[in-house]
Amino acid sequence: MATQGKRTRIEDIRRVELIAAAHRVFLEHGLQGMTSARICREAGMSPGILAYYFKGKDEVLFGMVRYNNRLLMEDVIARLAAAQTHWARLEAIVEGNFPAQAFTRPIASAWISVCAEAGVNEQYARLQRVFHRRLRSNLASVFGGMFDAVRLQEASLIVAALLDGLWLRKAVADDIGRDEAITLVFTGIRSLVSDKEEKLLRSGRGHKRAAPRRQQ
Amino acid sequence: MATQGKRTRIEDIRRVELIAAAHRVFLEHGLQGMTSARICREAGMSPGILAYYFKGKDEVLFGMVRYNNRLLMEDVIARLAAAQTHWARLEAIVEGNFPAQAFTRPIASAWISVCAEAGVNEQYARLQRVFHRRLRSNLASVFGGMFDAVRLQEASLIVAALLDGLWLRKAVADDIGRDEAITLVFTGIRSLVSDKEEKLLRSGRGHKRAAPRRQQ
DNA sequence: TAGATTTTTGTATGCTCATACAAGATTCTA
DNA sequence: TAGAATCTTGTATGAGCATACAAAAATCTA
Repeated sequence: MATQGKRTRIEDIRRVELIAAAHRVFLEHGLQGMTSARICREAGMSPGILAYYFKGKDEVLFGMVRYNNRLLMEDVIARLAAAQTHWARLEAIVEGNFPAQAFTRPIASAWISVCAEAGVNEQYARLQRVFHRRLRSNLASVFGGMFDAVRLQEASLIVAALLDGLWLRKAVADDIGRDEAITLVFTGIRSLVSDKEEKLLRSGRGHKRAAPRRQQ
Repeated sequence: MATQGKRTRIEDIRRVELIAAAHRVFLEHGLQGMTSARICREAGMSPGILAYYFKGKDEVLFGMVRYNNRLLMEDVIARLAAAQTHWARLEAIVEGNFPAQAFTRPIASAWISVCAEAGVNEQYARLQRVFHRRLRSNLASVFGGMFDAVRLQEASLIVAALLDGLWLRKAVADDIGRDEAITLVFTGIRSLVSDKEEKLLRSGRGHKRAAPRRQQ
C-alpha cells in the first residue's frame, strides 16, 4: 500500500477523471441519474472502478460539487480581475453566475436537485453555503463603501435571491433566456440603487475597492 | 365493478385520506422519503392499499401536488377578498406565499425537490407552471393599470423570482425567518415602484381593480 | 524473467422500493 | 342469512442500485 510519502500518481489521475465524468453525468441527468455505473461508463472504465478509488458515492459527489464550484469561481475571478469600474465588477459577478453555455434547463434542474439535497444532507448544505457566502461577499465588495451595513445586507440578499430564483424558473418553466435573465437582474439592481449611486458605481472612482474573497 | 353512474363513496374518502397522508409525509421527508409504505402507515392503512386506489405512485404524487397548491391558493384567495387597497392585495399575495407555520427548512426543501423533479418530468413542470402563472396573474392584477406591458412583465417576473429565491435560501441555508423574508420582498417591491406609484397603490382608489384569476 | 504489487474487470450480494396479487375480512343485497 | 360485491391485508416478485470482492491483467522490481 502506497500511503505515505511518494504517492502513486495514477490514483490522482483516475480520481480527477472520475470526478470530471461524474460532473458531465450530473449536468445531463441530475443528481438522481448520477449512478455509479453511468459515471464509470462515461469515464470509459469498468463499473467496479469507482469503489476502488472512492470510499463511497458521497465522496464522488462532494468532489463533483467542489469541482463545479471551482469552475464557476475561476470564471468569476477572471472577470473580476479584468473589471475597471465597480459597475463592471457587478457585471462580472452577475454574468459569471449565468455562464454562457450553461444556462440551460437540464443544468438548472441538476443544480436545483443539489439544493434540494442540501435541505436534507448537512454536508451538501455546507458546500452550498461556502458558495453563497462568496457570492454575497463579492457583492458586498461592490456595494460596501456606499451602503450602510443594513442596506448592504438587504441588497446582497435580494440580489442573491433574485439569481437563485431565476435559475429555479429556468429549471421549472424554461421560459427565459440568459440575456433576459441578466437584464432582469440589472433592472432589479438599478431599482435598488439611486441614480446618483449608479453614476458613482459606473465612474470607477467611487470608493475604495475591496479585494475579492478567496475561499476553499 | 362500480364504474358508471352512482359511484361508491368510500373510494373518494380513501383517496383523499391517502393524498392527505402523502402530503404530510412529503412535508416531513421530501419527495425522496415519500415511499408507498410510509404513506400507507401515515394513513393508518396496510401497505398494499395504495395500489388498490391508485394506478401508480405518480397518480398519488400529482394528487398531492394539486392538493398542496389548492391549500395555498385558498389562503391567498381569502386574503385577497378581504383586501381593500391594492397595497393590501399585494400584502395578501406576498404573505400568502409565506404561510405562517410553513416557512420551515424541511418544507422549503420538500418544495425545492418538486421543482428539481419538474426539470425532468414534464407533468410536474405543468403543475408548477399553473401555479406560477396564477401568481404572476395576481401580481399583474395589482400592477396592471399602472405599468405598461413591458414593465409589468419585468416586475412580476422579478417579484416571482425573489419569492422563489428566498424559499431556496430557506432550504439551503435556513438563515432567514418568515418576517425577514416578507420584509425583503417589500424592500424589493418598493424599490421597483416610484414613491408616487406606491402612494397610489396604498390609496385604494388607484385604478380599476381586476378580478383574481381562478384556475384549476 | 519470476515474483510482487498495483490496477482493472466483471459479477455477486444485499438493500430499498414500487407494484402485483392471492387470500381474508367486511359490507351489501335479496 | 347465503351469497355476491367490495374493501383490506400481508406478502411475493422483480427492478434498480451501491457496494464488496475474487480473479484477471498490467506494471513494477530485482
